[in-house]
Amino acid sequence: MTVSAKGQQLRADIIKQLYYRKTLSLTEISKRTKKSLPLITATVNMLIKEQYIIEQGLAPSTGGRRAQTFLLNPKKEKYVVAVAMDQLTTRMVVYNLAQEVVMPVKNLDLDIQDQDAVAKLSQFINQQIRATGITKNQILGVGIGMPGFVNITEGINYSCLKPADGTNLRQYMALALDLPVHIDNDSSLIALAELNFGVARDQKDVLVVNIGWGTGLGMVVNGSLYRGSSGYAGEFSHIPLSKTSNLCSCGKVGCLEVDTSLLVMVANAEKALAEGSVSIMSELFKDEQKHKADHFLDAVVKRDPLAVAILSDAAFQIGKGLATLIHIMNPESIVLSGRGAKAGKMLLPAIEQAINEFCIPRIAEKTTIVLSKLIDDAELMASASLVIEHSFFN
Amino acid sequence: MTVSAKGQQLRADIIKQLYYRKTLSLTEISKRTKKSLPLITATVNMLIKEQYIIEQGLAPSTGGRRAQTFLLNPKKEKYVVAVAMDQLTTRMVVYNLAQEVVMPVKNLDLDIQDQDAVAKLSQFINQQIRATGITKNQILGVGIGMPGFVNITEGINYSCLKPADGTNLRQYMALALDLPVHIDNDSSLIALAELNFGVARDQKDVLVVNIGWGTGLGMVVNGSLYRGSSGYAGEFSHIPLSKTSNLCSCGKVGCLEVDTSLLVMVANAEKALAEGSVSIMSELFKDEQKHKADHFLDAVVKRDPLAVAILSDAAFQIGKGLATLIHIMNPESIVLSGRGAKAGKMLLPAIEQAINEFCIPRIAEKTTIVLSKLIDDAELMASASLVIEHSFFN
DNA sequence: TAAATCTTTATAATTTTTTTAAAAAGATTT
DNA sequence: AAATCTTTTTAAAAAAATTATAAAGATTTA
Repeated sequence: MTVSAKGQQLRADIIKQLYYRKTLSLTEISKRTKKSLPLITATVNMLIKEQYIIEQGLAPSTGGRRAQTFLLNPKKEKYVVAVAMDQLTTRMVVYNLAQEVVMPVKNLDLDIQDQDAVAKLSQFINQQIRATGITKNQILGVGIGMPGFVNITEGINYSCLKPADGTNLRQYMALALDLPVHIDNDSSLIALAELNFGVARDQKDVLVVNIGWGTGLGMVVNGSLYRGSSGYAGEFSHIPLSKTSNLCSCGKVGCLEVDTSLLVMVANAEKALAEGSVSIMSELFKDEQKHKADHFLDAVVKRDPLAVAILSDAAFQIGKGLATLIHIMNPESIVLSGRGAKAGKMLLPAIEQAINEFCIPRIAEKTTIVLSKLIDDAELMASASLVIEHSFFN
Repeated sequence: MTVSAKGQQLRADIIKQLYYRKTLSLTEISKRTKKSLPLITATVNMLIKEQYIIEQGLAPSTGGRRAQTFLLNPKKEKYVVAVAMDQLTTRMVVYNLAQEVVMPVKNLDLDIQDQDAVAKLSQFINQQIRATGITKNQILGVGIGMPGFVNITEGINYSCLKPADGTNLRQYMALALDLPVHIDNDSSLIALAELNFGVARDQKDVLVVNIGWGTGLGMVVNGSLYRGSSGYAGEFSHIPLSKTSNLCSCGKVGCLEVDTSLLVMVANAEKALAEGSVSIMSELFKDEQKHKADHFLDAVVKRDPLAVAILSDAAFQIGKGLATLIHIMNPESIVLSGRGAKAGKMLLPAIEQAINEFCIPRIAEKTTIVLSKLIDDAELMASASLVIEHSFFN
């Protein structure tokens, strides 16, 4: 069944469109891929024969003949491994083509700075895959999201996760897992998730803020993720904005990060508690099963006054940074996502106040601030789509 | 000679490519327009018959058969009117298709805030066109660059140049001139000029700083100008960065503009002179034929210590702003352009110092700061290309 | 210096794809 | 319930892109 390179491309494009939109009619696929209907019809029929695609039934009436709709076959035994790493915890999921969870989230406590982190990671992934009973040739690939300066084409993370043997990270993992591996920066992935599956869907110019250990940023420009000339665009957390003279982990002073990182918020909370402030956090922090940052976020959700006050201070600083971004990028919307977005509506007032204070009204009024609905799922969903984007399906 | 809409599009695309690149072979046109060689060959032959294109001779050898090259016919009697406005002066040029100056630069002293500015402008343009003897049907259109918030699709400038009758600016001008009119923001045009004709040519991610009465910014992202979701992207001069508490014209405090505008530099110079500083500017300022800003720049070029010191202070602040932009955008290069770029190399040390101080080295080292070679021509060239971009050539 | 080889451009033939037209299916209106 | 209107689906025609071939010119080699 030899198909031309161009035909291969179209097959993959159709599968990608269905992966992102779930169900589509032939006309919709034609519009999205910018290919003619006869060509789409023929290619979809071929994919149905191969069981990649199944018929879903008729679309709701729009006045005329109802369209047949199609979706990816959840029973096609092709799977995607999605991994999302942060500084201390790594999560892993296996999805099918219909984006259904085939193996629920598994956690691994893994310090990303650990010398053996790469070895432990590959071991963990292999072990979990084996436990599912899925064979390697049924797996399209492994997508891994991680903090740090990631070169996605070379497959290198310049900040951490360097294999002991000096090879590049992706090659090492691909060899260890015997699977195609794709890596990307966590904030970039979260932005992709919001763009393809979240509240930023179908928008053209969006900024996605990843509130977490640091404050990451993914920029959607003209409908696609902007990475900059050498892949380092969106280094939001190290712009010079802080009034404090605290030293940042990057070696400079005045970085936004020193006021807005979740770790700083936790540190501020502990300091206040030590100075005698009353808060439910003093109880919560005793449970060492969960990270203090999560306890802090829980306290915020429960409207604990101290936690809310500390969060508001950080949010105001984030808002000040966003004011600069709004002037530069003039986005349609800004999405608050990442672990810190669990604080939800508690974040908004301080951010909006800062934007009103530091933005030219004419510009600010064009941008809406919205909360992510994906939160924890964002990075995993995007890790999976990373694999779909790079697969050929043949 | 009825040609399909698609054929029309291709004809225009070929002319645009030749307008930007001057001379191209059929193969090069084919690659740039992403159309097949047979189609390009046929269309170019048609354009030669219509005298839009002429043969230029053979390209230099690259090892095999030498390619025939083509260029736009300078004798084809089609012309473009280019207008560049700033706060106080308006300049106008007429070009032919080969971008040769057919009518040299004419100046008009025009306060952009003047109630009758629009009427005076249209009168001036009409008068100059009449003086050339070129008929209106030989003119493809008029491109006008101007400061302010410009909505290019609606043809409105929200900041100034509002027609007295309440109609929109472009419609008013088009009616008054009986010609197609296209308007754009001055900083956006300067960025387009650097991208298409200047030092940013063929680069994908570039920031172009327009140093002038204000500090404008045009952003080239993925090889094309980025305007943001509502056209306001690049509002560089009003990001909150200044340590002074001077009130900005926008009504806020702390804007970058209050430290970096040419007007502020002149004011600083005058203040220093009044306080007894010695400088050649005290002599230069007596000549009221030229604006003080130009005298100031002349003094800088002549290495006048006071002028250089004042410029360096402003340049450092610009550099601090650029440090933020580099973190966010990770551009391949930053082009210093606009009237203030006449100060040339005098600007660089302070800007580079600020970038080194406020940027993460890994990111900063990927960006080079370059000086514009177009300076005064930039805006006029881009105003003309605005017309070319919107013409159909039939 | 001339023949042979190698590159690259230019033209022709084939295949692919798109566009246009026609038919079929289904909803809405009279 | 028939007629009209929409929209999808299939078929035929037109356009464009590939591929193959030929021509032109430069470079190498004898």
